[in-house]
Amino acid sequence: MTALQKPQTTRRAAKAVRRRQLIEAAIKSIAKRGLGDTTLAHVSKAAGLSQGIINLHFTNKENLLYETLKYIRSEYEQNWRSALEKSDADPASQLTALLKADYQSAVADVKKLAVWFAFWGEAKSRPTYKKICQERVTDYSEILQELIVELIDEGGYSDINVADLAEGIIAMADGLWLNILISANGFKRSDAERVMMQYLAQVFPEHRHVFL
Amino acid sequence: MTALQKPQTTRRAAKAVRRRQLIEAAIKSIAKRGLGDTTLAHVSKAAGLSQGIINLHFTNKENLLYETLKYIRSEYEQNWRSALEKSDADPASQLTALLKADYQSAVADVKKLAVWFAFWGEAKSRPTYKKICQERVTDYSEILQELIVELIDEGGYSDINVADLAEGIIAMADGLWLNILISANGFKRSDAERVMMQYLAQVFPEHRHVFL
DNA sequence: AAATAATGAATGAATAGTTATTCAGTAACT
DNA sequence: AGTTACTGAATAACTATTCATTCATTATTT
Repeated sequence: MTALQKPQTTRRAAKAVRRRQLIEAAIKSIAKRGLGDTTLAHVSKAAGLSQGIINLHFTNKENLLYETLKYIRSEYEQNWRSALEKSDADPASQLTALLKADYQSAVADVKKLAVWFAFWGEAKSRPTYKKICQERVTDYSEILQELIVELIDEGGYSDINVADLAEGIIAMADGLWLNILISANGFKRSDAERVMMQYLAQVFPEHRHVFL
Repeated sequence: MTALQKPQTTRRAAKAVRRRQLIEAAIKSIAKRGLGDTTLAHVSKAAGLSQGIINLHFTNKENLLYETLKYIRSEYEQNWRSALEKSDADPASQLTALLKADYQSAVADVKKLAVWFAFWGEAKSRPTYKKICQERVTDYSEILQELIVELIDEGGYSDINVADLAEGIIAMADGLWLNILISANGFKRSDAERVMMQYLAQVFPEHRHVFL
């Protein structure tokens, strides 16, 4: 909307820009040192800024971390929504797009995954974190179930419990993230995608050609 | 200052017993407060012991946490090995036993799950943690693959990539743990088990009756 | 157009609070 | 008496937060 932009000076960057800069520094630090060893000094230094800067923009550390979690959650959602838009409209293609989105570089990058797991590890004791973590999958799950229903209709499949299958798919998707994060034998995003597609092909054999 | 002394049996516990007591207090604290907010004061107090006790038995905090991780890893392995022993010898029953073991109360209890996720969150930045997390699944994965091979043989299944299927199953197993830990709608161990069994029934339809 | 005031962004040294670790001392057991 | 197990106050290091101050930009006045 606004035409006039005056960055460069570093000091006069717009608030939103600075906040994002700090959030990204936080992500880096969490991936590098873990959530427990991430200090405000580390984050502000990584951002090339001064000691007090985080309190200025986020009031306190807790809030920076909270906003960081919200940031990757929002990024995650945007990613799969845009993948759905770009894909063909038939349910099998939509399903493929939705699940492959989880392994695109923007969201399944090791730094981001480290952040997700860090917050999952704290979620039990922090209701605020827990809520965001739950919200990550609400819309995703709903759409996934709709697609499964359409696919069952199209392929005449039987013996499928939609809700359970959706839970299973999402569980596998998350578990594959863990594998990317931790695996000893260089498990990559492309490997995760392949495993997931094989699963879908097994559950929906009539649509095998779309998945593989 | 010197108050009434507690019974001798408390103080003179064998080293191994005291260590386990402290590890269990650590698990409790991690589940309650998260790894980041777990302090030595909290853990020793939860164990009903004094401030310096952890340094006495584990040298330092880092080591206590490391031993805690090794403890739940070992417990995890014992649990599935003993489940295999108790089960029938045919591959489908063995597979069922192996996977259901992941949702038995001893290992899939929310406190233990919180600990796993806490360490997974730190694994990227701590090679020592990472190694233990990897080791959790090495033997498990090997046996799982053997069972899959036997089952394919028995049921005459085709189009199954053994290694990929094993990765997928393990991923789903871990992802269901996350669901137990975090889910908004009270997802329980029994739900996880059901979802997993439905998956197996879909992949190995000839053995459906064993899984469901 | 120049001078001056006001504003908002950022700094970084100082503070207050927390926490891991040490160790001199105490108690129990052999 | 000698040894082992434990205690808990003291210490030293670390870290989140504050705030007086600096500095560039924008607004207002001359």
